[in-house]
Amino acid sequence: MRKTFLFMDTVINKVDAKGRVSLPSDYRAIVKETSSEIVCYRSLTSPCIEGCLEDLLDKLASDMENSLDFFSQEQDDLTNLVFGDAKRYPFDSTGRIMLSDKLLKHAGITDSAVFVGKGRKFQIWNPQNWEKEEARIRSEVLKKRPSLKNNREGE
Amino acid sequence: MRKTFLFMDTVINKVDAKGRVSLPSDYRAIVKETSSEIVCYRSLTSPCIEGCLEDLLDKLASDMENSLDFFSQEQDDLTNLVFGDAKRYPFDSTGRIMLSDKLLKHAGITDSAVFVGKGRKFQIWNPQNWEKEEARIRSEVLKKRPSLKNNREGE
DNA sequence: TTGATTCCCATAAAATCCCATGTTATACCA
DNA sequence: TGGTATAACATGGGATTTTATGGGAATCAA
Repeated sequence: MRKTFLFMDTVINKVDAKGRVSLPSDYRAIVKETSSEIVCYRSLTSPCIEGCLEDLLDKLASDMENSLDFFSQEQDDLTNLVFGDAKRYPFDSTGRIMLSDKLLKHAGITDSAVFVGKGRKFQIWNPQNWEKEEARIRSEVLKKRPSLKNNREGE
Repeated sequence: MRKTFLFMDTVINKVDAKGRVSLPSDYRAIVKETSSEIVCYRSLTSPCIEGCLEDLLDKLASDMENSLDFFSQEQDDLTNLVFGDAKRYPFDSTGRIMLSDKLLKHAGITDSAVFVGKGRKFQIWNPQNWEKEEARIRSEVLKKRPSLKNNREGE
């Protein structure tokens, strides 16, 4: 798997009447190294879509094979859910993918979508939901790292 | 990751009407070893922009993969925070990058920017803010090490 | 046929490239 | 050592390309 290619940044794109969304060009550039499609599935923990290169799921499958006790039964079940739900989404010459109703419904996405980089993965959110989620994460992180909070006082 | 290259020195450059800034040539020389882009993100602790090579974040991504579970909440939060905010900034043949509005706003940068070396990373500040920050850092250091202060008296 | 998906083209905005210029730093020579 | 030629750099502006997005025609499936 390529190492120096990470999904980054947060970009908002429109979902048109046909259900098409432009994949951010940075994301496309990563994918194009190997193919012209990404893999998406419903997040198990959040109301959002997750996406990645097929490579990543392949790595996950290998990890499961090679270290049986590395994953708990619970996580074993979770991976089953992921593989059962995942699907390839090719993008056309203009860089758009067409997300399924199942995914859009799960994320509550209608007319616009936010792409959030996560390194080897990325997520697609309903803009309002992402706004709330981002606020939650920031407060969560500050809670766990009070030293950070202190440094910011006075800004 | 290359070890013998560090971001150093403090240089001030103009930000033009299009939002372009010249990356200090010393910094470019470091990056050019491998690519022609840097990664920038909002500092978590200060009103400034932080920059580094993508290698550094890639290492972080790998560390997270190996130390945390694939599906853990903690990994989700951290990756969202870090990679959701970071972005690649390629520089053109004249060595300029175009910083996003989000970054410029966070650092309060309008028409000029100060690059401050920090070893593996560097920071970009609004000149006035950096002046204050540098003064704060110096007084902080003197407070904690009175012996230094005594030695320097008379200079 | 009907509904949906894919392909292709058009357009406006934004990002990028390229050339020109003044300035600073470096190299060279007397 | 001083002074000049040369190269490297920062910066401005215009031209070109990329990107996101809309809409229509062609293709496919039920």
